[in-house]
Amino acid sequence: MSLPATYLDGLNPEQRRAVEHGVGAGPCPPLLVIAGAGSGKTNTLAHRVAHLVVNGADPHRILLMTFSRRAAAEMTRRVERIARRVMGDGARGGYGALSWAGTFHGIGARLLREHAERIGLDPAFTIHDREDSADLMNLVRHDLGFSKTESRFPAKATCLSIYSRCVNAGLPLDQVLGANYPWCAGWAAELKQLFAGYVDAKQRHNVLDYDDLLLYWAQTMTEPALADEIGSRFDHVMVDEYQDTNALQASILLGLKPEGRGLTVVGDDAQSIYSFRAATVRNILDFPKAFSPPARIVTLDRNYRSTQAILGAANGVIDLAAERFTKNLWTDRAIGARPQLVGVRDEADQARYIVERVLEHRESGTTLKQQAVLFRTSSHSAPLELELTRRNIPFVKFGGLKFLDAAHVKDMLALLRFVQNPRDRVAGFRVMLLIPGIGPASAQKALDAISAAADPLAALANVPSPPRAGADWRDFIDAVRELRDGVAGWPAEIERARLWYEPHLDRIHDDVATRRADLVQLAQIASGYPSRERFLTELTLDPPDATSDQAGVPLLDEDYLILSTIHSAKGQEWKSVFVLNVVDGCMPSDLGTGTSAEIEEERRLLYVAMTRARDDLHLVVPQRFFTHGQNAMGDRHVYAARSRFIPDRLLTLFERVSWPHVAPSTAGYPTRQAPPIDIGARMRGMWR
DNA sequence: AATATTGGTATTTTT
DNA sequence: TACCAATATT
Repeated sequence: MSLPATYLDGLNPEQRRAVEHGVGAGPCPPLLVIAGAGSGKTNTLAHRVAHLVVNGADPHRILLMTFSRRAAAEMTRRVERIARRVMGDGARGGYGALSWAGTFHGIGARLLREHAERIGLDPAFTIHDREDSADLMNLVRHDLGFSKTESRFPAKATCLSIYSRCVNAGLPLDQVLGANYPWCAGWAAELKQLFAGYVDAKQRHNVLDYDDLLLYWAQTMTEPALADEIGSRFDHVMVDEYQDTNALQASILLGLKPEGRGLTVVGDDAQSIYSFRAATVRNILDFPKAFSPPARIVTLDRNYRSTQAILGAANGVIDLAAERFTKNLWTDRAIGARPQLVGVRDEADQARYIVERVLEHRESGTTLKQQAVLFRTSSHSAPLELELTRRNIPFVKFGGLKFLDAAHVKDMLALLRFVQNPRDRVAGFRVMLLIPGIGPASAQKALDAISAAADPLAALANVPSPPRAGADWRDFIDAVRELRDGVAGWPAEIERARLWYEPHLDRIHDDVATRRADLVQLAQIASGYPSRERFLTELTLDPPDATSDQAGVPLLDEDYLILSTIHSAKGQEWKSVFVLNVVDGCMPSDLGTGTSAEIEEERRLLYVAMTRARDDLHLVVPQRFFTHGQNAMGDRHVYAARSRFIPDRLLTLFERVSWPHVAPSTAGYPTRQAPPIDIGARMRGMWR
């Protein structure tokens, strides 16, 4: 049936080309959509999905992979809305029911659990988050005796990063060490041994880490029978933010659709900011020629979001990039005010400036929710958070510390995970250490005793109580048994877990009140999931990502200011945007400024931040910048210069102000005077 | 064997 | 500064 597609009327010609590509004309050839910031990418992709469904595609056979769970939910919502509008409410129930929308990791977990037996995996596997993985890595490192080497062995987190990069980039250890971890190159042999032990331990414990979700999936796709089976479940496979996928993810995609039939990927190489996770723009650049005939390319370069002045400044910044693949965006929105480049004295003034402006905006009708403050590193918002709290301005922060990182939350989850998968040694170990009188040695012994048993939890009942644990040990056994038998059912059993845990919580911590409140919140979150397994899986893959001030997460209808890392701000937009610390050393960060590739990524990061703004953009440049005290003897602050990404020749694109307004004699930028520690010179030296 | 203390060190971004 | 790991103490 060919409907008069009036619902496509709102799209521009390029968007429409992307939406209609290959629809209703037999096998659908591969499509690459290069979609610049604010070019209506999400809208276009949602229309494409809806258009496919309206024209007879089965929504249960569409696989949609996005970068975050939030993006997947948003996409699903939009598709449903369009489809409902076109097809009416009652017609053929179930359309718009995109049952396969999620992140690569989430979809991977689901497919692996479904096909577990076929690939020799116990379907009760639990998933380790990054910290759990690091703990396990540490355990193995200890077992191998690497913790007491002459010169110090790389830290557990470093080992994990190296391992992760090898896996995600699909590169051999030596190459990764040479390129990304040269200071660890001397440990190649030990690391190889460590990684072998780590993989072995994961398999014994029946756990998968984040990388395994992709790795096992990719491996599964190399098995022709399974690849065919899984690939043919889907008529269409769509991937959003393709510039931020890595080699492993690309190989999964090719495994699913070797000919490219029904494949659509969307992305923008100018917004690639995840290479630290082994993402590579090669994926998006090489996509067309991975197929024959090559994939069709549609470019969306009309920006609907920002004023001309803002877009012009953002274009100016990205124009200086060493390598460009896409052309500049254009808009026919009003010119608007130039973005402000605001000089302030220090971070405290920076916070005060933002609070003042934010309140001003609210007075003139811009709600807090329409404003956002973005920063490179989570900790950079600390002074601002302080000021906001002092002035009673509610805010929600995205990125950085997570709810799940709190020790007491992890304790509860460890208990539940141990019950779910008693072979998960990291979880078991953590829980047992909570019991007074039980230390590493007793916990090891107990875990050893049950690991070999066919039914480990039953075996636990027969483990003799460690000498000093006494009644506390019996309480633990009872709790575990009741949880395993599931007498209470889900989510009621989380109350049983709390019953066991809270006495320990009280004993261990002083600030019990807030922690108890977190546990209540955890129970609330738990009630949203149908089972313990789903709860645990989805919570590790999609942790609640917002933390707010002590008042707890504000209600949804309340107004609050958005604080976010630039990474977490991807894909979003606000009427007003403030960017903190647009200073060399922060942007680019002076940590990862080794290679020019890393610097280029920092430049794109600033570009992403700037292109989030619709009408109003402030880049704040504090002249005195506090360091985290790595030089304990030296000054606590350094004089910083404006980010190198905004050199003098771009200044005409901005309006320069200093705040608070000062007398001309002291105004201006004291960047030319000899600073105590000349970070700027160090940076300039690295550049070129 | 468990816990308290001290000393040293690394320090982003996230599924 | 915070967190981690080795060391001293109960």
